[in-house]
Amino acid sequence: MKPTIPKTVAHRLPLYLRRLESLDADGVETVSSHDLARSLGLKDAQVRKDLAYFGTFGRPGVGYPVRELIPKLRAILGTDRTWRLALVGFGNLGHALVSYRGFRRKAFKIEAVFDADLAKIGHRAGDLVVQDIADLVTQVRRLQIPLAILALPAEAAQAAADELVRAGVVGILNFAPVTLDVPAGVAVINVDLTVCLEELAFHVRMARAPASG
Amino acid sequence: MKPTIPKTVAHRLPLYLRRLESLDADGVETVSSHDLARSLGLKDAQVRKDLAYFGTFGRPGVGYPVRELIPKLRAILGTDRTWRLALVGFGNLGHALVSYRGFRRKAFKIEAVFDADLAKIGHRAGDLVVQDIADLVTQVRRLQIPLAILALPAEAAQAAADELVRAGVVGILNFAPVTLDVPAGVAVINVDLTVCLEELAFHVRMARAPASG
DNA sequence: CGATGTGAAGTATTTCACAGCT
DNA sequence: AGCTGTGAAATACTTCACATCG
Repeated sequence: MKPTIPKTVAHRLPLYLRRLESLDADGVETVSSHDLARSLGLKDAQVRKDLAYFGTFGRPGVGYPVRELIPKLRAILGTDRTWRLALVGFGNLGHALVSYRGFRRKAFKIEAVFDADLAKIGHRAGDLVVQDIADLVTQVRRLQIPLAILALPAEAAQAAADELVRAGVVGILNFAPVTLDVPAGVAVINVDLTVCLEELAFHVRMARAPASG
Repeated sequence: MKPTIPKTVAHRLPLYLRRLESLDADGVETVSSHDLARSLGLKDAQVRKDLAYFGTFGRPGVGYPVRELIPKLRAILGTDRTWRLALVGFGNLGHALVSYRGFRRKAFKIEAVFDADLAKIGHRAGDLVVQDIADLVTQVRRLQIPLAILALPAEAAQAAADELVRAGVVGILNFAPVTLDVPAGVAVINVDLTVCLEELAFHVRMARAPASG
């Protein structure tokens, strides 16, 4: 009944949600797979197929009901509840993340901040206080925090990831420029800014010299 | 002779480079596709095939020469020269990006910073000064800046992207939570922190309830 | 021998195209 | 008439497996 869901849909579902929320804010009541696809640079059949993995949401001849589909997508993504986060690393990026207003609809909330730098421990981070990374395991376990954002230098990242796993974290958003080694059952999403820029440079270079090496 | 390069290798090449640089720093002289793959969670044949799109770099029975492969990968990615960047948006994230030390080997260098907020214009951003976004087109065109980082709120992002394109920018790293509409020939890499967290939540949810909806 | 480079085989994902609902 | 949901076809990507080289 459920064919296995392609890994790529996990990335597109949030884009559908983002676009639907924008359409809803503009008062749009219904959207066709064709229009939704075009606004995201996709093909209509892909949108229909992606959504169809999870249920029947559209009406032939009409399209998808924007307002109704939003909570359904949230439920699919698991963002119909609040996910508490631990932030590990309070450098420039960590600082920006604490103040980031974009964690949509409060589905994500940073509940603890850690750093190894003694100069930072005890300082305010939004309405939190930066804690010693040595207390990470106890604190994260005590608060039962399920997700973490890792914003540490490369050298410190794997050790911190190990501790997060020991503390019971099941998902890590990793900004450190290393590939983390974690046990099966722990999800990792990697965001390396340099990797992104290198990828961009590569695409630009390809666009200008498609054939040569 | 050149079969078309899968889109996915554009993402893996920077990971190979990152790992090779780390191995080089540790004094490792040679690495096999098997070891390189395992450290990145890939299969050995994939590493070999990816690299083989661009040349013959390995030696049978030995592996890949770490020190020699690094500059070759840089040339492939186009990071054997410095890419100048414009940063558009000097909020929390923009601030972090200016101070980010991870733009490897200085292949990426922010050369101009823009914001629409009058309160920010004229302030120091690293060793630069925040300029009025109204001057974006003239300044970016004058300095011939090829790449941009867009770190603006969703509402302002498309308009800024249009101006960047008008100014001659050919690649955009987009942190704004919208899908940009740009002409063919302009590359875009998207990084939406909320999308990343939603993707993470989805994976965690799947891992715990693989079959149900 | 151990490890590469690579056709061929195997999967996964996307796109087509159309029956059927509104 | 317009648009969904979906098998079937097409394409893209990954993995296998092996001849070949150092």
